[in-house]
Amino acid sequence: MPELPEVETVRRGLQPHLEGQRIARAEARRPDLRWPVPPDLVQVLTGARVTALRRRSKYLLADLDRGGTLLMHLGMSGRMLVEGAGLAGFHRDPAILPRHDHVVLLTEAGTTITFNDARRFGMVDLIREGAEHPLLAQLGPEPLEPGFDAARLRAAFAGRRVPVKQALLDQRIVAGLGNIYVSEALHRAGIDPRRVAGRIGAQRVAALVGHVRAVLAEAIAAGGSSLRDHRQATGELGYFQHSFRVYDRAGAPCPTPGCPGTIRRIVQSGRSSFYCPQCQH
DNA sequence: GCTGATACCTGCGGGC
DNA sequence: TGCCCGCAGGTATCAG
Repeated sequence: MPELPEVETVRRGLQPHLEGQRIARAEARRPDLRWPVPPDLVQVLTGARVTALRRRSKYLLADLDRGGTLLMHLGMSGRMLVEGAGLAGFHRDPAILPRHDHVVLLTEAGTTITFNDARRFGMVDLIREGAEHPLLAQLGPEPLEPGFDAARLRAAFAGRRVPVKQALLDQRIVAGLGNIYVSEALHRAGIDPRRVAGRIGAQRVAALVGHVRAVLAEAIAAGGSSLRDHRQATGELGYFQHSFRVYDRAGAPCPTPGCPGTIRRIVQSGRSSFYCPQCQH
C-alpha cells in the first residue's frame, strides 16, 4: 500500500497519540511477519515513553526514552489504527479484520494503537541504542529534503541501463517513491517510463526532481491516496487518488491540455506502469 | 556490480 | 452462486 505520502499521513495522525506518551502495555500477537518480531519487543516497549515519532522513507520510527527505536514498515496492506480515549465517534471499519492485528500498544492516556496487516508484508523491529538498522543503511535521500537535487539524481542515474521507472523505485536512488507516484511524476515530466535512466539529459532530470517533489507534496496535503487499503490513522480516507493523471487510468484521455493521447498500461518488472505514449518520450 | 525474475501472504474483483 | 485466476501500493534474495 503505502508510499511516502501515505506513511507521512499516518505519522501525522499517530503523532498526537504516541509522541510523549508512555506505553502502558504492549502485545505482539503474531510474530511471523515478513521478518520475525523481536522476541523481547513487549519487554522493551512496556513502560517506555515515545520521545519522537519520525519517518524515514516508508518507515515509521518511534524513539524510546530508554534508548533504541521502534521501527515499523506498513508493507503493502499495513495500517495503524488509533482507538480509545478522546476518539469518540471513531468506529473501526468492520472490514479490518481483528485477526490481522499483529502488534497492539496501549498508552497511559488510554489510546490503543494497532498495527494491522492482512498480507503480512509489513514489519515491526527494534533498532538497538547506538546501532544502525540494515534496512535503513542504504536508503537514498529524502525527496522532499535538500539532499535530493538534480545533480545527485543525475549522478545516481549515470551508467544505469534500467528503465527510469525502475530506477526511481530503487530506494537507494531516492527513498520513499513507489509505483503510483513514479508513474505520476514521470507523466508530469513528460518522460517515458521505459526510457533508460542513464540516457536522460540534465535538463529533464532537473525537471523530474521538481515534479517528484510537487506530486509528493500535493499527495501529503491531500492525506495520501486511498485505493484498496490506505486509511489515515484515524480511519479517514486520503483523497489524492482523485488527482491521479495516469495511475490506474488506462484507456482514459491524457489530461495534458491539447494532448490527443490515451493513457496506456504496460508491465515493467512485473508491475504496472501507466503513461501517455503521445506526450511522454 | 548490474539486471531481471521470483517469492513472500492475503483479499478482492472479474470472468465463467 | 460459487469457483478460479490474476492482480495489488514493497522489498529481499538469487541466478545469470
